[in-house]
Amino acid sequence: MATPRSKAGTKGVPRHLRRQQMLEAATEEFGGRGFAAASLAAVAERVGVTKTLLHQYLGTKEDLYVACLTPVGDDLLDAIRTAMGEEGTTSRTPLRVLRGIFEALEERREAWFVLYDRSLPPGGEAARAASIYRAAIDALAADGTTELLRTAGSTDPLDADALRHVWTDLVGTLVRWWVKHPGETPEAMTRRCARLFAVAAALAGDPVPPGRPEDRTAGRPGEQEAGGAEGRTTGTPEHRSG
Amino acid sequence: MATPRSKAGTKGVPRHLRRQQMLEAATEEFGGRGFAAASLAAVAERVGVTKTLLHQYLGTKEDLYVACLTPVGDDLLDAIRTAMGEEGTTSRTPLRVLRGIFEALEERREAWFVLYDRSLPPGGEAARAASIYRAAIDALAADGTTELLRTAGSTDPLDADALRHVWTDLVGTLVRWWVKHPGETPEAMTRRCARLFAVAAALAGDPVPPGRPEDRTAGRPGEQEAGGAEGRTTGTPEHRSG
DNA sequence: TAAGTAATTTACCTCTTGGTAAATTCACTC
DNA sequence: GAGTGAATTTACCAAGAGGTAAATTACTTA
Repeated sequence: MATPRSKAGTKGVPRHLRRQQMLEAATEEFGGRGFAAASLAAVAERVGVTKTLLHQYLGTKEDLYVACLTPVGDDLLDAIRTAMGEEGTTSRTPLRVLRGIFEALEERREAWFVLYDRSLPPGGEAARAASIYRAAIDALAADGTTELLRTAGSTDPLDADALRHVWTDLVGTLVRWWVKHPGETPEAMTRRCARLFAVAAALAGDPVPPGRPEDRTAGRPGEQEAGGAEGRTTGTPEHRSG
Repeated sequence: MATPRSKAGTKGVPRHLRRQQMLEAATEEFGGRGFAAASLAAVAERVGVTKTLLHQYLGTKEDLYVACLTPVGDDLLDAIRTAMGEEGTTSRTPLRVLRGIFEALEERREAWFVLYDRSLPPGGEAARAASIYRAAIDALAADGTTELLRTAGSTDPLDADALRHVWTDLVGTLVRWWVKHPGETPEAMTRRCARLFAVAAALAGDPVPPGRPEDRTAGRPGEQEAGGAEGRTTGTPEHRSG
C-alpha cells in the first residue's frame, strides 16, 4: 500500500469534511479574485481534488458561490446587528460595528469581498442572493448614516445615500488593508480605525487652532457656492489636456 | 447604393477618428467591468466594428488597456498636482484635489477605474503601466495623509499607510457614486463631499459634550492591550452556520 | 477605367473554462 | 472473496475569448 497504482478512487476523506474544505477554498478564491476571475480549477487544486468532484459536491459555479456566501452573510449580519444593538454612545457605534465585522471575518478575511463582489453575472442566482444580504446590511448602514446626518444637521437624501456608500466601501477598504497585514488582530484593527477616524475629523474640522469658526463652510446642504468663502470658486483650471 | 451587397470594406471613417472611438469605448468597458471581465468583442460592438479591426488599430488587449490608461493617468496626475500646488488652507487640499479629479473625469467618469483596476494580469505590461501611475498618485496622496497625520499628532507609519489606502479608495467610492448620478456636476460633487467630510468629523468628534477624556482609548499607536480593558474580547459568537 | 491604397470583414485557430458521463479505486461487509 | 456503496478521476464537450491571415469593399487618382 505504499504507492497506489492510480489516483482514482477514494482518498478516505468523508464527504462533509471535503465539502467544508471546498467551501473554504472557494471562499478564498472568490473573495480574492472576484467571481468572474475565480477559476473552479483553481479552487479544486487548492483542495487537492478534481474540478469534477467540486461540481458533484456543490453544483454549478453560481451554486458554489451561494454556498460560500450564505454563512458569511449570516455571520456578518449577526455581528452587525449585535454591534448596533449594544448600548453605549451612538457615536461609537461605527467602531463597534467595525469590531464586530473584524471578529466575524477573523479566520476568513477575504470573505467580505464575496459578499461585495462586483463581478457577479447580473440576473443570476448569485447576484440575487448577494443583493439580499447586501440590502439587509445596507438597511442597517442606512440607519446609522441617516442618524449621523441628522445629528450633523443635514437632511439631503442624496447625501445620505452617498454617505452609506462611503461607509460600506470604507469597510471594504479597511478589510482589504487588513488582509495585507495578517498580523493585526481585530482589536488592533479597531483601535487603528479609531485613530483614523480621529484624523478624519481633523480633515474636516480644520487643524487651524480653535477660535476661528469663520471659514467652516461645510455643514449645510443645498445652495451655497463651493469654495465660495474665498470669493472665487477656483473654477475649472484648464479643463482637459489630451 | 441603397443596401450594399456585403458589409466588408470601408465605412468612410478615418483612421484616427475610429481609433478615438475605440479608445473611448474601451475606456468605458474597462472602467465599467474591469480588465478581466471586459470583452474585446463587446468593445468592438460598441464602436460598431469588428474585433479584428480593434486588434489592427490598437494591438493586443493589454496594448489597448495601456492606450486607454495613458491619457487618463496623465490628466489625473496633472489635475492632482495642480490641486495640491494651489495656495490656500492645507485643510482644504483634499477638497481641491477632489474637485480636480472630478473635473478631469467629467466626460469619462468610469476612467478612474481603469487606473485602479484590480483585475490586471500580474506581470504584464498593463499592470506595470498602471502601477507606475498609481505610484505617482500614491506618492502625492502619501504627502497629504502624512501631513494630516502629523497635524493630528500621530506618527505610526502603518496608520499612514492605511490612511492613504482609505483616501484612495474613498475617491473611488465617490466616483462610483457619481457614475450612478450622472446629473451631478463636478462642482456639486465637490460641495457634497465637503458636507460629507463635515459629517465624518462628527463621526469621530464625539457628539458627547466635552469634558470626558476618560475613555478615549485610541490616539496612541503600538503596544497597549486590545479590548483587554473589558476583560474579554467578545470572541467568535458561534463560529459558523453551514 | 485600371491601379493603388485605406478601411473593414470573413473565416479560422487555439486556449481556457464551465460542465457532464462514464469509469475506477477503495473500504467494508456477508 | 464477491458485492455494494462512497469517493474520486479520466476523458470529453461546447462556448467564449483573444488573436491572425487573407480576402473584400470603396474611395481616390492618374
